Amino acid sequence: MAPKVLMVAEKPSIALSIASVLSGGQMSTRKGSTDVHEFGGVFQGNNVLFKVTSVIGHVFSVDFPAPYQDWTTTNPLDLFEAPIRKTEANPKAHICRHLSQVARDCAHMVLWLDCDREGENICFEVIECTGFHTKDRRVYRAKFSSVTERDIMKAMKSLGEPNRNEALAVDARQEIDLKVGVAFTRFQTSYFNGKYGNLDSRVISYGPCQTPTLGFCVQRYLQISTFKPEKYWVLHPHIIHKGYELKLEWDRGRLFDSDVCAMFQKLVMEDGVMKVIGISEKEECKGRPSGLNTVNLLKVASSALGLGPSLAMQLAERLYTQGFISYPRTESTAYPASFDFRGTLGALSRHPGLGDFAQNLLTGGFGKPKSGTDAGDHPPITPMQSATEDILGHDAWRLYQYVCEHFLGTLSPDCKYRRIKVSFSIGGEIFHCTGYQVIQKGFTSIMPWLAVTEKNLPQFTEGEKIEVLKVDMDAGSTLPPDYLTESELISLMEKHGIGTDASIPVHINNICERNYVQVQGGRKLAPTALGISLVRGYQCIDPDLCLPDIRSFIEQQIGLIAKGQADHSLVVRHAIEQFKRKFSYFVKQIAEMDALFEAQFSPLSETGRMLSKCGKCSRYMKFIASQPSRLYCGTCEEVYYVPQKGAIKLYKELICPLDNFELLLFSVPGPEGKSFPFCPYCYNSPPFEGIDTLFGASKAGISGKGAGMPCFLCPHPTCKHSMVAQGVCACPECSGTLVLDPVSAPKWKLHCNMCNCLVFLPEGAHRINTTPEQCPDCDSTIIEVDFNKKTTPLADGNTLHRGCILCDELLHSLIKMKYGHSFARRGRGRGRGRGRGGRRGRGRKQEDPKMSFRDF
DNA sequence: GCAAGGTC
Repeated sequence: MAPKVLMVAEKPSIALSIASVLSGGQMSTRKGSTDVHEFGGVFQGNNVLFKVTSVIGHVFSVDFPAPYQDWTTTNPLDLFEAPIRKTEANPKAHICRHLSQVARDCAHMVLWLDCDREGENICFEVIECTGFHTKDRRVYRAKFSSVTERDIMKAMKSLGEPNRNEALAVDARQEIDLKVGVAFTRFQTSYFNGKYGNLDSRVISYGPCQTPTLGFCVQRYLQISTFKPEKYWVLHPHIIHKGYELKLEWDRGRLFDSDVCAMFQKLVMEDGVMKVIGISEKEECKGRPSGLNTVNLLKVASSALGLGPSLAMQLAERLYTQGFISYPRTESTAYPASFDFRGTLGALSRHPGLGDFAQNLLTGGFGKPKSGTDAGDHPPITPMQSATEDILGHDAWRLYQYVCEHFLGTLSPDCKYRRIKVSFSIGGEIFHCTGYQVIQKGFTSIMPWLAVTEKNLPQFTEGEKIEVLKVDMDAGSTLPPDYLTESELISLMEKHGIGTDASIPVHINNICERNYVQVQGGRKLAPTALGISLVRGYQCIDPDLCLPDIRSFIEQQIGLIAKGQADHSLVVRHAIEQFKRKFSYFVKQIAEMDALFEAQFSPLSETGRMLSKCGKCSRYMKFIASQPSRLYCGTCEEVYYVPQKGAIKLYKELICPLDNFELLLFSVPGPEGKSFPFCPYCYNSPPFEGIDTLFGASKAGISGKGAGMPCFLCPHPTCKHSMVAQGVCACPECSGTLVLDPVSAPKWKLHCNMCNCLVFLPEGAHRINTTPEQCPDCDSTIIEVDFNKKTTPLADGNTLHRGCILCDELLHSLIKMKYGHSFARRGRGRGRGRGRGGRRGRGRKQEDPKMSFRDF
């Protein structure tokens, strides 16, 4: 049998392109975590079977081991020395398993990851997963600058080896970013959220990219707030010449002394006659754009289309996967030599609005685009096919339109215009006026917002004398700059190397979501009191922390590793040591930042309203509604987080039997909302070991301390609010349990404690409750329904009915299911509780055919 | 509940 060669690309689309080129389209494709394309071919003179597959970006990401995940027991300072481990970046995709399976029978491997540092790092992740460590199975690295037939073939002929130093540089960056970011974030969050009640952000985060990003916004804010306006005066003579009334500009510009300006005005008025002293005419050129890269797309999206970077990227991503535009994440503005301009123009000639323009370029000929820069990643962003607004939807359409217009602009001529400047002398002062005549619109006819505005001037001749109509002395005042626009921020980030094309939108999103800045009209970024206090605090304690240099420092350090000039572990140790020192100093000086917070925010003790009793001291605790909502016990000085994004109220003054805290009720409004009781103490410190790993509490719609334990996850055997008591039957969709929502009357429902499966019970019942009994057939909890007298379905006007919702025909006929669809498909082998140390709820016997939910 | 970087 022919030996097999495995090829791995960074994303499925590249794997497909490579396989298509190398197989000439003759390949078979099978599904897996990612597709695997197979075909025969020749590799190093031998007949082989090629298998081409891909990862989906990084396979692994770094994190701290479990003991360091606990905020309360880990000192952030210890994180700098903590070990780190790699976990699968996307566990559900099972990429590692996929790679190991595909690689099993392969003799060689060729790595087609993107040709940048991250790609080099992913190479070694792939080697790790495939077990291609041994010398007898060789690993090759393909170096390609575009996914074109020519480049792919060229790369195949000059295979090299993956560069370990470049990969190690990325490992170093990951470790430094993780340790620095997490240590500062945990410290700040615990310190400030444990002290103030109205900070309005769940996390007071720090990061070497997000914080300098915020720094830019606050810097501009500080310029504005310290700005002192100055009065100025300026002279504007008016003349009428050959029927044109013209307002002339003063060569002196603005004067900051009104007396001096008035003196000049007097001089000019006394003279009264302008003499034309010079006429210059110059042909000028406004250059057509070069190819569109991500950063420029994001800037235009924000400044001209009003679409934020995050949304713009989502739209672009969708346009890309639907085949309307090319890959939207690229730094390059230069088209590859092989770019098929005619093909793209041909596709665009069917475009409803731009088709004629494209057609004209095709038939009338088009120029060579500007050279631009080739970052060696992907070609510039271009349209791939024609579309209509109906297909794309409004915002995606506007973004797509811009991509089309920009593309057509790059193939159009430059804009040429004539600039005419006429200078005048009067009373010893020089004034001028400027006219513009467009000679050739060029690309501005397809990008009209960049057009040169024409301004006609009458004919002047040198030496000509013209009477002055009037001389205005206009007063004005210097203006502060405006808030930083998103577009300006993107430019600054790019200039200082903060983030990448893919991560810039994420960082901007972060500082908005954490409530450090707010986006105003015109997509201007106004820092909040929180954002300002943070940056001013850093500026007091250690200005480096919010300057872009912090990123450059890391980049420079890991650059040494990439170039093989320094040892990975020495560099990491050195950088971590430096940051650890900065961290210790920051902690020591936190009072300086705190002074700024004290002036802006209210302490916990003054915030919130009394809500429920603490189980430790029996005093009332305060509920702080602002994000992150939490309870504060003033006596114990303890903070208890509660589920977020819903209403919190006292639950019938019931008490948790485990710790004596009063139970609270969390509810999300709406017909599909759910409500559930929880104990503040259990929610923050689940008393049963492993509860946070067993159940995806976050998936159950509880954010905040995602690992919390509401009563519906509690295995308490006798408490009537626990899952054991309120659980009705196994979830048909997942391994969770359907629990009764105790306050859902009159639209009674069950909801799953793990997924979003909902089951609506008979409507309009007075009362529905669980009973301690179980169904003899299926082990589900028997429920008791007290129907409404008027609408009861029972004979003789009876209202009380007990039964199993699965086996009792009446009850079963009255229930409806939502968000459950795949029960017929799924095996039922994972009834909750089995093999997990005891029963955690009610369920049905596996072999019973009635257990199927397919009748729902 | 944390970073930044890939990609979906």
